Amino acid sequence: MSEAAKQPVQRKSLEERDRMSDLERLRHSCAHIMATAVLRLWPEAMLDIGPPTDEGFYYDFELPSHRFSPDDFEKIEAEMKKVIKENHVFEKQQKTREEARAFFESKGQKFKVERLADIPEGETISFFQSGEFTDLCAGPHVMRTGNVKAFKLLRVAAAYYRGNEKNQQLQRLYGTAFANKTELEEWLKAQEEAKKRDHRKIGREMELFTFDEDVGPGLPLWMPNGTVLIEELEKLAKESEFAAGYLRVRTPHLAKENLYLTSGHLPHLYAESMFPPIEMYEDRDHADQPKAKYYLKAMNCPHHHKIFAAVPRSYRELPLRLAEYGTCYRYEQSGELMGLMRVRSMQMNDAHIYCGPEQFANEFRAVNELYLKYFKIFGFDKFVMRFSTHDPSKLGQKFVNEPILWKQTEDMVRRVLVESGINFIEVPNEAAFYGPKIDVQLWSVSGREFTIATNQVDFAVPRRFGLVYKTRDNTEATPLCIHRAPLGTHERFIGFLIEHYAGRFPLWMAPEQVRIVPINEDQIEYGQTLTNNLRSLGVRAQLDASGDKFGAKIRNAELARVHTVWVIGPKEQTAGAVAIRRHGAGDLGAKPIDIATQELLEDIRLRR
RNA sequence: GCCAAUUUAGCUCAGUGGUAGAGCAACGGUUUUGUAAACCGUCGGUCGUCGGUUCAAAUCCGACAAUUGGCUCCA
Repeated sequence: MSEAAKQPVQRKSLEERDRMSDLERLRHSCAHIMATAVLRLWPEAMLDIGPPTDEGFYYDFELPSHRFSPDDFEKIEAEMKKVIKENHVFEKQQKTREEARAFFESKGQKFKVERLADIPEGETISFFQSGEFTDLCAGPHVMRTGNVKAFKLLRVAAAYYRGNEKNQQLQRLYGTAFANKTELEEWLKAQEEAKKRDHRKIGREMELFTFDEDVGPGLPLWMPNGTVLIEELEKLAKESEFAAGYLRVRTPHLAKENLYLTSGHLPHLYAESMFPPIEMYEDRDHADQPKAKYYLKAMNCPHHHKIFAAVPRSYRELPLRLAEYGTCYRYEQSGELMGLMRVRSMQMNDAHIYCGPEQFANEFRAVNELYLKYFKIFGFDKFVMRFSTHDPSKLGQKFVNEPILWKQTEDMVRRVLVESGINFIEVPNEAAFYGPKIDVQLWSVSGREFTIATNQVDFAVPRRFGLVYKTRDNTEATPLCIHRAPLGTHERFIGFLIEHYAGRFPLWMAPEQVRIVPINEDQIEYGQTLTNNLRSLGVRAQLDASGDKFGAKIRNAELARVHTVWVIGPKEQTAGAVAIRRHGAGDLGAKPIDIATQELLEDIRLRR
């Protein structure tokens, strides 16, 4: 689902409405048609709103007497077709506020009455009527219901009134509409194609990861092939971070309650997102003592802060960059779990950079460059950087009360972003409690938006932990902290990589880099020698010594998405060569073994 | 957590009241093959779990679990 559909719907200005595309117009009109049909079938339905989305449209209903299910689609669609065939004109009307209220009150449409109040004083209150259906609506619409040529209902979902969990749930019907049947069918086909790239499907096919009911929901088990991906990513991260002056640390998976009381995550802020504590007597012989509470860590920062605090720090040590691929556990709500994209145990490409204010801009710039370096390696081009800032009116509530630091750091971050020419959008009021942040947003093949990486400034928690360093003039100062995770978590990042590459990983990451396929039995021994040589050079090579027919071996290698196949027959053996075949690219001809090997090693070294 | 749907062999799926089936995979044998499927045979399921209705349940009902699509939330 698109971001537009996920966000609580903002009222569009009249100018924005004028710019509404033909497709949005069509879809919005189709939403009216759907509401018309629903009211014919269930006259007692209460209507909320029905806007267009990136994918189609929806309409929210309150209908306690009936639960919508996909079985209703046929009936509703049939009724919609009737409305379309009746070819009603979408007729714009204006009412005064009082007339509008009276109109909806007479029909008992309570949500519409409430929505009326959202329209600013002075703005025209417009209605659209098509047939017997009249809706509060600023438009625009297509001319007639008959203009809707191709539509389909997609799914039924619950949605909280005004997007607020505390409000009642309404029933939402999603649908889509296109200019013609061909475009609708193409879109449906594209949806089917996208499903083939779904990381859950490819993960099963390639034996990358699995979930098991006995282990628990959201707790992935990494199989050997998936573990290769993890270890290659970690190699990349460790090399890059080492070169950038990071120091590696390691911290336990749990900690006592007090750590999170200090950080402020407990007792309230983050308690719901953490697994409930393990409670135990520190001394089994003294059960009269209070029990100690241990929490699985949901983030690594507090542990890293304690490492900072472990020895007296000097300005000479700053910036101090502590890095760890830390494993965290978050008790995500069961309905939010989704394959590898949303899990309960995750390994984070985490690091905390402690620095002085004069070092901040450089550190922040270097972190950004690291992001861009990674995204270039993976060929990510459709990401959006979201710069979340604070709302000064909420200082001391939603945001830590440090007006000067907020302004300073936000200005610095903005300057770095502008100077480095990064495309970013600024989102007010979305910052973390302790500072501004940058999230990198990507879309999964199913169209869902996720944060793939994050980069946050923290000027509150170091103070809570009493972190200080000695400055040049022998005073004590609290460091700023940059919290960064450019490769996000293994789980989500690899989920994206699987979909991004559709399982066809570049050589350096490929779980099986080379498969050696002998044409007949006589080459098996030779193939074994080649395999052993490659493995001694660190190449993930396998020999296909099966009794399959040659064509079947090729097919199996293709289906397994093996990156490179070396075919060896009598000709190659005699010539000291291999015939190279690349996944998806077919037969690339023969090369001498030395050259073929060198090329492999070079591509791996350069992460191609 | 909430709403809806789904759950049958390792995978993809048939089977809507009369005690389970296909293709692929796996395993055994025969075959030794030049760039996407050789042939024969064998194994494999208390139909998600527990309970209920019934002479009889994969099939009907209920609870629970997991998964999926949304909502809320988030790396």
